Amino acid sequence: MSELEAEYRLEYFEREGFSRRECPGCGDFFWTRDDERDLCGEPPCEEYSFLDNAGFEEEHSLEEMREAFLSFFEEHDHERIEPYPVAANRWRDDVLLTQASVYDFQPLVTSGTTPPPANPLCISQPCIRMQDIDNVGKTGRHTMAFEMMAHHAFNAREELENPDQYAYEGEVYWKDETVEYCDTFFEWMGADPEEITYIEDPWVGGGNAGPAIEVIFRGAELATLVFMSMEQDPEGEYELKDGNTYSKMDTYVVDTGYGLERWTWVSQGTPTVYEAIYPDMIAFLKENAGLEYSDAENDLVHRAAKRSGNLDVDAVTNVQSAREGIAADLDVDTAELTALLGPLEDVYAIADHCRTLAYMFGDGIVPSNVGTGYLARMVLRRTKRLCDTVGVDAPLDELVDMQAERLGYENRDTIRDMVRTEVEKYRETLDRGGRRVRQLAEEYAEHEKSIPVKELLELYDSHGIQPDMVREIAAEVGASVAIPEDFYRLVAERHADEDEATKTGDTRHNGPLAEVPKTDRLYYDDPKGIEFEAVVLDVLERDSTNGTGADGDEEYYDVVLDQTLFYPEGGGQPPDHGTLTAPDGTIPVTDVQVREGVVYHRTAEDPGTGEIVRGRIDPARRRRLMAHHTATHIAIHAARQVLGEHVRQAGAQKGIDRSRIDLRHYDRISREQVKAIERLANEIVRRNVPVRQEWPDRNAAETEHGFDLYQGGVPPGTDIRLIHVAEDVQACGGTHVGATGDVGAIKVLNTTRVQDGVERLSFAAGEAAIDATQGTEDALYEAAEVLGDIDPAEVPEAAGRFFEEWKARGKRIEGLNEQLAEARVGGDGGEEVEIGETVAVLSRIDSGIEELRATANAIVEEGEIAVLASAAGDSAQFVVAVPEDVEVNAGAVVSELASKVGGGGGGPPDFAQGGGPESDKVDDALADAPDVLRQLSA
RNA sequence: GGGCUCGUAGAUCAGUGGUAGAUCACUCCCUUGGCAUGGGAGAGGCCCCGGGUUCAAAUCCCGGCGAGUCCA
Repeated sequence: MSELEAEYRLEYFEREGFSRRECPGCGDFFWTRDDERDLCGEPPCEEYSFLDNAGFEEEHSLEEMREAFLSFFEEHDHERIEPYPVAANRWRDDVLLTQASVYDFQPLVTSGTTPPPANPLCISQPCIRMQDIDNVGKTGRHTMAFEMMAHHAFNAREELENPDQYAYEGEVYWKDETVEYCDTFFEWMGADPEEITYIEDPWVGGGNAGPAIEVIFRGAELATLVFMSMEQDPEGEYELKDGNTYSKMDTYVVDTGYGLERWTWVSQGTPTVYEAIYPDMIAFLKENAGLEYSDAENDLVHRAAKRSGNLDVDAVTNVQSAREGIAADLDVDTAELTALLGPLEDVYAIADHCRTLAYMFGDGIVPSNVGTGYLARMVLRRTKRLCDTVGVDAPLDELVDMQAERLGYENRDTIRDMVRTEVEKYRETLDRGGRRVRQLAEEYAEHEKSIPVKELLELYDSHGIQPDMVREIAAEVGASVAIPEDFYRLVAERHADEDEATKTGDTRHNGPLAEVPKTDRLYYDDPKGIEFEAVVLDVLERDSTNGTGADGDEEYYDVVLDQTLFYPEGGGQPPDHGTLTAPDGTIPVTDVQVREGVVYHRTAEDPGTGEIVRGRIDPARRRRLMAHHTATHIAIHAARQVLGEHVRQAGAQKGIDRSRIDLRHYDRISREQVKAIERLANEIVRRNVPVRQEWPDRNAAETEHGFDLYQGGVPPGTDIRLIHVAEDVQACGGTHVGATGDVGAIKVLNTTRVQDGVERLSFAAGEAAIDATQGTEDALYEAAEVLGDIDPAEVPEAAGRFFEEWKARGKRIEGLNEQLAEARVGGDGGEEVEIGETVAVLSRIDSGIEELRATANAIVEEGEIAVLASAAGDSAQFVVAVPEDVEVNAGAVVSELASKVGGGGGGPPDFAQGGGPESDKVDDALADAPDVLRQLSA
């Protein structure tokens, strides 16, 4: 079966007397020392055999186990490195959460672009796997949060022509040593080597592949040893299980994974993994929820837990049927077993989810409706529901804090604050949802219909209301509801046609590239320089036909120089503009881009390849950009001081007149906070501290400053550029002023919520700050002038007074209208015509519709029909009102009259209005009114 | 990043193109020794903002702002 059979014939296996066998249960090949062994050892071929029968010499807690692993590998020449955040999107954009230790090194290290922090290294990396969420608590072995202990080695082929192209050289160790380390570690822990099996299980994922080995001990998969060494290649010689062909890579990586929780569990032999890893928290939760068990019940729970662990739950999608199976095995009633196990499973899940939340919030994830923030929100809400179901009444922020404390996070106050805010938001959503469902349910109950699936879908999709909640509330008001089995599939269907709108992407500058050396960039060493000389290495002609014309048919040139002071667009900073002066004349540069280290200057003319040109950048534009860029760093720093250390940049755009930064924060930024940020930022400006740049080794920089360096993304390479602005340090490629005083001033213009959990702070720096301030002042002065040339400081008060007065006048006009209307009825305000037994008053009152209506009402009060017309304004208006017991349809009358002025109208039979554009025909229409009335009353 | 839903009195919400409503809260009066309560009257609305369609827009269309929610 294994295409890579030869890859597994290790010297180590040979030397240690292993033999290769085929498992009669699953057909997999495996290696063992035990001559008697037939089966591979992995469920479902075999059952767990460590429960109540711990597999190692000593019991270990989670912390002890982690320390045992790391110190073992340290003693064996590995360097221990600190774990990365669980929010993997902080250094890569293809995934949201860290799901394995190797994620830390993808893609820059595994591809050989960037050196690893140590080689070889060992680590215990916190991971979160959302896909296991439904199994947590139920199977006894799934956790959403876990630590993957690992030892990694990064190798490059030794026979390469150009070994310099990779950030590491030669082979550290490969398959034999890896298996030996693993084997030795087992022995060191006190495991019986005869019980270990190594199953051949080639690994494929994310375009890479390689041989891999699952390490099984007493029925549990305790480690996976992956030998990442191939990449997808249509010409490749290896065809693997995904049907694609692969070939060997120049770099090859030892990627191992040892589940910390599993190892801890096996060392203790408890019925479930949860009891091994969270004994304190589970005890607390049981107590808090008032769960107590008799000895007999405890015994049953114990036996059931063992069965759950033995089940191959991955294949069992229906928990109910799984439980029936267990109940039958234990010879108890399914319902009884459910009642007994349900609360326990919830408690297990709560403990696990709280750890997940502690990781997420501790690593700076902010709840949101997008990205990792959304995942955190989902987990939090689910956890809250579990707490409510099982009757845990301790506040959620306290539960999360228990885990945060255990995990050693320092930002525990912020974490609690975020959890509290989120719980409150959830409560509001539930309140809102509850009201909505109740109303809907009452409506359907009244008509004795059941709530249709369409409503359920809308309630969930648009309002976040779980179908279960609908059923509960519906039951209260006596409405029926049928929840389809495939509810969530139907939800997915609603979203099915969304993917069509895929983005077109930036097509700029992806024409052919110049084959020249990387451009020497002078602006780092000479940030104030505005003039330079350079040689034109190449000129590429661009137009829309070769895919480079973002601006339609425009033709232009991309000029490549040997060196440049022009800053190309990057890191949210727009490009410099300026000129190139060749012997033939001066050419404006309107855009500057960089690709693969080569800077392209866009011009309208060809300066001529080989010419020496004089470049000059627009100093005013550059000065403003530099001020804004430095101001951005200052603003982020100030925002973190005011709002908290969790604040992180979610995007930024620098500009000439204003810049903006998007900040992750769990609440709206108040006016007071804006002021505090502004004050703090300007304080840094006034201190006039130098802005320093340095190019340290990236791993040294990370060790010293942590991941907060990468506010604007992770740059590749061995050395990275750091910018120090006062106490703030960021990895940054942009241009900066020499000292903070050069920024001049920072003015926050406004804040907007760009997503839930992301606040956009717009601000202006330097000259632009003055411009902006003057702009708002102008607006204020103008308003003061309009309000009667008052003191600008009195604008708010005056505006308030005017507004109140305006409202009062509106009311007064309304009242006067009514009086006027009554007065009109008393006077000889119009022509009176008899229509049957009723009198109709016909009158032209050239005024607003409000007045017409009031008058009509007054006439109707007298028991008469009102037909009122107006030609005030640009159009003709009619109002017709009819007393209650008179058989005339006002709507029909208005419709007829309005048609005579080229319009239309209508309304209820007792009161209608209409009109038309031909206002000069109003009198004619009114003259015809008696006939119309007679006709329509007949 | 995308989809969907919602912005109307202090609060909760009705109002599907034709005179802006209900309930609670609020003010006053009556009932009562007082309270719970009951009866009556009243006040309170740039119907989120800006355009468009229309004789007429809270209502339909477009844009913006604000809020909620689901998915990746």
